[in-house]
Amino acid sequence: MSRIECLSIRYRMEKQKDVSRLDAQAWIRAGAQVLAQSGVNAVKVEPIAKQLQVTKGSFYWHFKNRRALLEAILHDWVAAETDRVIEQVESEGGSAKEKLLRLFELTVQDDGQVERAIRAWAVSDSMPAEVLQIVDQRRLNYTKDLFVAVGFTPFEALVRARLVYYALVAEFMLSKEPEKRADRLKEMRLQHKILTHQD
Amino acid sequence: MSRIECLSIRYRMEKQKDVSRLDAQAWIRAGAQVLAQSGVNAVKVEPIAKQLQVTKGSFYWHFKNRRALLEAILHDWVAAETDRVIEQVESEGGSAKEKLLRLFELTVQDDGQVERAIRAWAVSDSMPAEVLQIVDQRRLNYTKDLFVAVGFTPFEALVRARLVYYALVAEFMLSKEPEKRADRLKEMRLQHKILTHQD
DNA sequence: ATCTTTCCATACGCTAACGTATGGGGGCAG
DNA sequence: CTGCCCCCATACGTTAGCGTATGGAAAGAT
Repeated sequence: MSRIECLSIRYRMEKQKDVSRLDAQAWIRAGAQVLAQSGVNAVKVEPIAKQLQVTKGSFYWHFKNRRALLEAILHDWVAAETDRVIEQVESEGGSAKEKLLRLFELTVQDDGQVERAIRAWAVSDSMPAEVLQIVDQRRLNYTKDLFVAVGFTPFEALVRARLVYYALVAEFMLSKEPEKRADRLKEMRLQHKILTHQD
Repeated sequence: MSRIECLSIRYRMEKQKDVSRLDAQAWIRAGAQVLAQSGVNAVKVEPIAKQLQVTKGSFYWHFKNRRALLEAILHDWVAAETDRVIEQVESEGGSAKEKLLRLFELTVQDDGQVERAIRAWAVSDSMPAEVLQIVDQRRLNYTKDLFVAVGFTPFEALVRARLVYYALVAEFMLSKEPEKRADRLKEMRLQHKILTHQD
């Protein structure tokens, strides 16, 4: 009996960086993955524990409760995703027009799985809703500022920023055939001369 | 004892049309209301039963299970909401341009509570997702046809239809200050001369 | 080498919700 | 009046998931 128990070695054939113990970040990554694939109400402690080859004893050491994990996932996403694109656009410099084109390119890179899940989550929870509100505001403002720098009036710039951002969000939500997403958005921008002064 | 039991009369001081018994439609209405206010994962049998002043014994007589109620709610919404606007636009006749203007007016009437909840639901459930796909396709096609009737080429019409529909969907999803929604959308349409032939 | 801290396993209690089984009341036909 | 059928109440059984309590192993500290 005791000899058998001595054989109870923990096997971890997963692609973990550390074979032994987990940190909070591992839970956040796993949770974000589940969130992206199955929505927020599928982010549950025990199923994720099983996936990570541990028990929830681990979870409740790293986190106060389930909601704390969700908040951590959300804040991680905000920190990683909101400013990432903006910084990447700004880092390479160039004219405002070039920056806008780079912005359009980068925004369609992400398939938007996580963002779509978070938006769905925000429909029935004020916590992510408030966060998303800020994120949207920040992105819209940045886009508007670029349009202003191109030479549009603040009002024209605001309307144009809304146009491109709304189209992007709707593409993420409807999201049939994401391969053609970039094409559809580009068609729209060209057709309506989004980067050209009218009159 | 038996005398006390004789006093077990059911009081219903709710605003029900019929004081006595419920039909499936009552459950669907109540479920849709919960769906609109709290999302799909709040649509649960026993809480709704309590709200309707009955027990779930009633529910499981009218419906096979919870999913059947959700499907009924969804199909009710599709039947009532998808074609309602289209029929209302068509019924009054007029030129294609007038129809488009009426369409823009009517679409911002609804506050979109139910639609937003259904879109959130569709993110993590293929059943409503497939229904929404059809609804979106139908709406987009109708809008495109109107733009064609106005005189745009099929391609131009498609792009314009996407523009206005994407903007509407995004407004519903972001949905801060829905009072100004109509204004923002109108600004966009005017600014980009959505009803005017360019060049 | 012991001691302490860190991290996790196990076991438990608890609740909300699903779905079922069964009985009963109340109207309606005959 | 009697039986029947429609609609609902009640009572169970069951499951999944949350959160807690406690012991214990492994690694680092002194």
